[in-house]
Amino acid sequence: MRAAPTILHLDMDAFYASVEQASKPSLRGKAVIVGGLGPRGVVATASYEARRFGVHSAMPMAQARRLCPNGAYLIPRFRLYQAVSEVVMGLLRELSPLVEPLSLDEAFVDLEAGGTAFDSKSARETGERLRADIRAATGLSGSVGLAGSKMLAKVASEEAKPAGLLLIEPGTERELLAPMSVRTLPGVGPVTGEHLRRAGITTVGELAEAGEDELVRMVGRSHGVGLYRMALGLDDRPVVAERDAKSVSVEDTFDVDLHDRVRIRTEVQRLADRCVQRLRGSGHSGRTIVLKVRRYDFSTLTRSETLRGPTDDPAVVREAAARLLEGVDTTGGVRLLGVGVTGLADYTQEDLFAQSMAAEAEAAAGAAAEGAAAEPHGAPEPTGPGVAAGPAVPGGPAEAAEPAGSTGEPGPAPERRWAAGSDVLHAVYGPGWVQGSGVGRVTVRFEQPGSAPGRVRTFRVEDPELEPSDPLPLVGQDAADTP
DNA sequence: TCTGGGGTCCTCGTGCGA
DNA sequence: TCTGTCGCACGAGGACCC
Repeated sequence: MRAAPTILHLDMDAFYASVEQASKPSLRGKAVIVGGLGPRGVVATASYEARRFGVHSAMPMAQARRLCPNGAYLIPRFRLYQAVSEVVMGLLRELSPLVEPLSLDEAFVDLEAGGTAFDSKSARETGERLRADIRAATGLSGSVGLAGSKMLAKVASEEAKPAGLLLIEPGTERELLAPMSVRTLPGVGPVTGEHLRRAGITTVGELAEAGEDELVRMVGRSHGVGLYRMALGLDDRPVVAERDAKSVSVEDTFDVDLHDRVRIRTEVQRLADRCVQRLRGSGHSGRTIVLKVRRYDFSTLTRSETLRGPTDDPAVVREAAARLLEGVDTTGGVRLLGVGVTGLADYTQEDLFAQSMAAEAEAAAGAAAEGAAAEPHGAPEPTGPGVAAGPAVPGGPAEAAEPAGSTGEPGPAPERRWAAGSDVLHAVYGPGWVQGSGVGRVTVRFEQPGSAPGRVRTFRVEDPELEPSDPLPLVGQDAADTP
């Protein structure tokens, strides 16, 4: 095992909620809950102020509102979080070439590989400097864990939260872990935790005492061996800088269950198109098409089909998804539909060749669709009210989707929608954000990251002086170089 | 007014060819 | 020729993570 504690785990504190507080001065020190605002939304992140009311991630939004009725409820703005995340990841890459991002707000860094730390003292100094740099660059706080392995570094950052740093000295691992709950260990969720509890195992120390054979018997070979090693503090997984994606998928939960088979088919087609867009965006093609259906009773089933070769052809994915749907009983209603592609390959000339061969084989069909292989990434076909359409709701697919029961009604111009939390610019009052909207009115708070808490004003939703806008940088230093 | 979305990994059953 | 077995690919489901 590695001697020096030079694996660093960074975990940004309540990331989405903290970004919102940084960008909206009036929310600082207040309960902020970010998540889906629809009837079936769940909490993505709650600020520490909201956590005091018992609100936590993955909780149904309705329950959160009951617990914390005066909190600020906002939709996630992933583009902003992504931008902030890139700044943070950039700071990590200055420490080492071996940076393994786990999500927008979490990453491992191998400090030794970067030559930035070689013992406890230098590791701690590097960690403290990183926390200061992150605060200077973003205004946000992160927690740092330092240890000789990934597992221990992650445990350390969890213990250090919020806004702290913990270094686990080599040799103290087992002693530190022993009294902790088994749920502390990565890979032990509610099911395994309950399984172990029924066997009288609730702490990591008891896990180690149980022995490998017993754990293998209880939770299976792979999991049992891994669990036992972790209980002993052993973990030799390296920090891996680049991991290839293995699948791409999209899914939608509907505000009300769908019963109409025609509508269900239409939604599956739309999801297939969105999935292919993402697939192409990532530079991949894939071989196995997966349909996911969550029924009215929350039971979930998947159906998959493996093609002869990889594809990124929307028509092929649409057809496969439609075939899979035919084998699924949807009576009773469905609450979620999803389409995914796995068995990914890099999008190469070979694939293009395979596709054109397939197209030739199907020439009997007659259609001279020669554009299929070379279709531009733009939007050659109507993809519905999708990603880029609604400027006011970046990253809020559930809100933006508005599935629109029937297809393409002409009707009057649609009323402008203002999602809570989204950025706006008023011709007179300047930048602000939507605090709420309804009955033809939208309420805007005029403030920005560097300003004092701002005033609130209400406008008609169609007020021509009010425009959706891009988020402002959290730290005002480079207002000049934003596009 | 229960339970999102996008992933990874593992296990188990089955069918098939060597 | 029959049977057992091994490895592999595939399909489905489930646990877990952020």
